[in-house]
Amino acid sequence: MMPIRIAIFDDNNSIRDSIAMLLQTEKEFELAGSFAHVLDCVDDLKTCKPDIVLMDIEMPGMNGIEAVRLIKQALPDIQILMQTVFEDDDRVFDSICAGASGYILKNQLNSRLIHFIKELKLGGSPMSPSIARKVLTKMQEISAVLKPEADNDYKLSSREKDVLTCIVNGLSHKMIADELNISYETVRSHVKKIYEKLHVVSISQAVFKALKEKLV
Amino acid sequence: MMPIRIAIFDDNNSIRDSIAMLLQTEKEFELAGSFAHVLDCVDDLKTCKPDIVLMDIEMPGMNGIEAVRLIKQALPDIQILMQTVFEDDDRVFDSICAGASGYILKNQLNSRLIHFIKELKLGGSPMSPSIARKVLTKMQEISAVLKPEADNDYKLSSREKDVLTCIVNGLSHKMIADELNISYETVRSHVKKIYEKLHVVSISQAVFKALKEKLV
DNA sequence: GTTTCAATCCCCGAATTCGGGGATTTTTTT
DNA sequence: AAAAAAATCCCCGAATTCGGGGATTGAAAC
Repeated sequence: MMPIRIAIFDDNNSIRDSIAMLLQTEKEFELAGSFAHVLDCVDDLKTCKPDIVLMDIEMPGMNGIEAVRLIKQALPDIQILMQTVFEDDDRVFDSICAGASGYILKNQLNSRLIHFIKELKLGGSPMSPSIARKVLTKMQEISAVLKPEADNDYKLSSREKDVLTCIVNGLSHKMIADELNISYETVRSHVKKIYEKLHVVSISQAVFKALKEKLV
Repeated sequence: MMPIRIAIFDDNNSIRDSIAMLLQTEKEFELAGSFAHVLDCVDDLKTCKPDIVLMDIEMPGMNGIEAVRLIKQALPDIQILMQTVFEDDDRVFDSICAGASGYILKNQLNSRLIHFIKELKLGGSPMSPSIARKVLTKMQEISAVLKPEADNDYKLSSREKDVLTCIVNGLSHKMIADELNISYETVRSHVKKIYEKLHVVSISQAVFKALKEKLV
């Protein structure tokens, strides 16, 4: 059976060493490389040809997330497992979007790392429980803003929608009057009605609401 | 210690029974209810008050995904663990977007179900490995189509971004001055600089541009 | 057949926004 | 040390927006 070749990026020497030792306890694992920084990561990986990369985030020179991006661009078949102490939303999602296939926290890993690597190799995406929850929550948020947005009905008349569209596009009342061939005062009337219906009191609020709730 | 109360929705009687039996082997678990369909799920759950719901997808009358939506609307604190044989993308993502906090496949569950339920209760999101991979891949896809509007750099200073954010949120200059604890005239100065940098001449255009190009 | 509503137009006065100056202080860059 | 940029504050005058009235017409709803 082909061994699973693994490369490590972590600026902490003792962590790298202890991971290397841990990997040695599994005979199907093979340490392909161990690096303290990611400045030459693509070249490093082209040379050592691993199946899987363990990537820390905080490193001198370039951070691990940017490295993930570069690696997946150059070598898309390599699976990358983030392995870090950070669990703030930004770093988690940036890592995933950059192309990581798993994200585990460093604290409770030791015994489980072997299991996580195997899971990754089998097509899974190992994540620490709190990370997995963040990911699902994020997906729900995304779908909520991306999806329907049809429950709002402010009962704008068609003319009012015309006017609102012009407002959103940045036209002044005077320009709207010209655009729609009506008088300035008519535009004013429509605008007043729109504000009333949308429960806003200014152009900026109207534009924000119109865009946020896809009224135009 | 408070027991973990669990309700089961599955149209297959023998599966419900064997899950119930499995749960009994853990003394911290308590079966709150067991139902063959979801037609009255919200009422059922209001009565039996579980912490966690195990939800099958294929059921007579209403499917499990729609039930998840209703349950999360009415009882948002209940955590729902999908437990099904389906792993097609649509059902997986629909379930998650409907509000499920975990998604496990029925085949290899028996021994692990107890572990998954505990993980869910502790704030994790248990997923079968293949499901977790699908979720991450989906997130990467979404970010890929959502992203590529970052080529714009109007070089707004951080204070200008503060002001722009306030503007987008519908605050008047006077309110912004108050919010940021600076004088009205300072707000004016920032606004002028913002307009110059964004190449706009009015609030509406600024809000539109800020939202469209995700500057805030 | 009256009422309701959308669409059009008008006036006044107050508040807000905008453009075009200028100035000082602090921080950052060079 | 000098230059550039960021952040703060001020004034004037003009343009625009806003709130609160009102009015007319025509079409749709009751």
